[in-house]
Amino acid sequence: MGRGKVQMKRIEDKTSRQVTFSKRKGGLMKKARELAVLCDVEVALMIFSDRGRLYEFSSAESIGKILERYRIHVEEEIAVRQSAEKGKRYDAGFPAQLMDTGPQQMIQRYLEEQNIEEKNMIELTQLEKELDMILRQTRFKKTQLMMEGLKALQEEQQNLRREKTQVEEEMAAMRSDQNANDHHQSHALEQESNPHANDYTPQLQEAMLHLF
Amino acid sequence: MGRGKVQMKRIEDKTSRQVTFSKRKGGLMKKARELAVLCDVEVALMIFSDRGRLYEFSSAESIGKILERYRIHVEEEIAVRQSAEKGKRYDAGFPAQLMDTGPQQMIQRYLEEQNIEEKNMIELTQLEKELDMILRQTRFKKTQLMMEGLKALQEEQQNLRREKTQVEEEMAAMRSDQNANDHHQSHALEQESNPHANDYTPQLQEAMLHLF
DNA sequence: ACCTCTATGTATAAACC
DNA sequence: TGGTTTATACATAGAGG
Repeated sequence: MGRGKVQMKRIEDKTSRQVTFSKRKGGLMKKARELAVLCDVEVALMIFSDRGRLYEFSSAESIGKILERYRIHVEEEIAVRQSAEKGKRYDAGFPAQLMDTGPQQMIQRYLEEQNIEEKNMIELTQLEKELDMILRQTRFKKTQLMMEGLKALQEEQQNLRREKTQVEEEMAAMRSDQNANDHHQSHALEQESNPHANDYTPQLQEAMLHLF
Repeated sequence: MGRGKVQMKRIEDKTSRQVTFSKRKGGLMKKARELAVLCDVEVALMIFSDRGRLYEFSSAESIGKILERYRIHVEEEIAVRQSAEKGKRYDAGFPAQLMDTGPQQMIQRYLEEQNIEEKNMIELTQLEKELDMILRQTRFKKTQLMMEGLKALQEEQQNLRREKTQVEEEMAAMRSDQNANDHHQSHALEQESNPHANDYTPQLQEAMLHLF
């Protein structure tokens, strides 16, 4: 476009590169907006100029929302791919993985026959149900896993507390045994590191249960 | 461009909207690529079709890098704004978008007007979108919450370990001080309650990161 | 639904200010 | 550096297969 045909390579002249950048940036933004409006889709565009300045366009109120959506999208894909390719390790030393094979197979099949467009209403409804089921299962497993992790952590913490108390008692006994003898540095350590720590996790757990 | 001038509003005819989408998506991608190459800048473009499919272009090897860069950029801006304003509390590192009042209000409204039966297709689709958005946000928040909880637990646990070690050392010192004097019940307690405990939580965290 | 064709609207390179 | 002009390349709407 313009007087001359353009080579698809970096413009070496700094000035005209800058000029072109400015012009084309505007054009791109405009077209992005048009696509979003005309076709009623979400579009996000971000451009970092070589001097680090950011230019962005987003059809949603905040580009953050689209990024969030993107993040989730990608994460879901990664999750699917990971569980699809032979439950990659992340089980090592883990509470019973509850990983039955059913869902993966379904997802696999689903991903393979990607021609969703060609399904009819009934088939789509069926597919929707299946996917919904898988999603529920996945979410449930995730929650379960996290809960187990939290519980394990809590138990270990209780053990630690118990042991600590024991040691302290032992020490106290020792001290009173020799109390007339000499007096060491008896600076306390009596204070709990966090007095509400015991309450924290149950609260968290409960809150999370109510979240879903 | 084309036979007729185009109105800047949603194309109502579904077929031509779809066709336009396909054409313009290609054009936009091409122009994004051109901008990136010609002007030697980083460009990221993502498009969500109304059926949830994602189309993306990125000049960097991974769009993730650009997202990372974007995140940092935004965080810096927020930091700047925070120190500029009266530290409005964006909840440290949390995307501000999740903090809007929207979801609860929407759910409230939704629950109040329960006569779903009387909604038409368009309204229902809109509702579906909104609910989907809320669901995503909720899931994200839940994960975040759990991660924070785990982190807190881990930190506390480290504190406990540290304190325990301290007490034990103190005790050892005491013991050697009076060693000729008398011998108490010096049964060990030396064994770690769980030798792999230190490794456990990082593993858990990592696993969970991969889960989503 | 997808390709081709083509008339026409747009974007923009280069030139000038 | 930034706006205006102009010639030209490009993108694409609409039609037809």
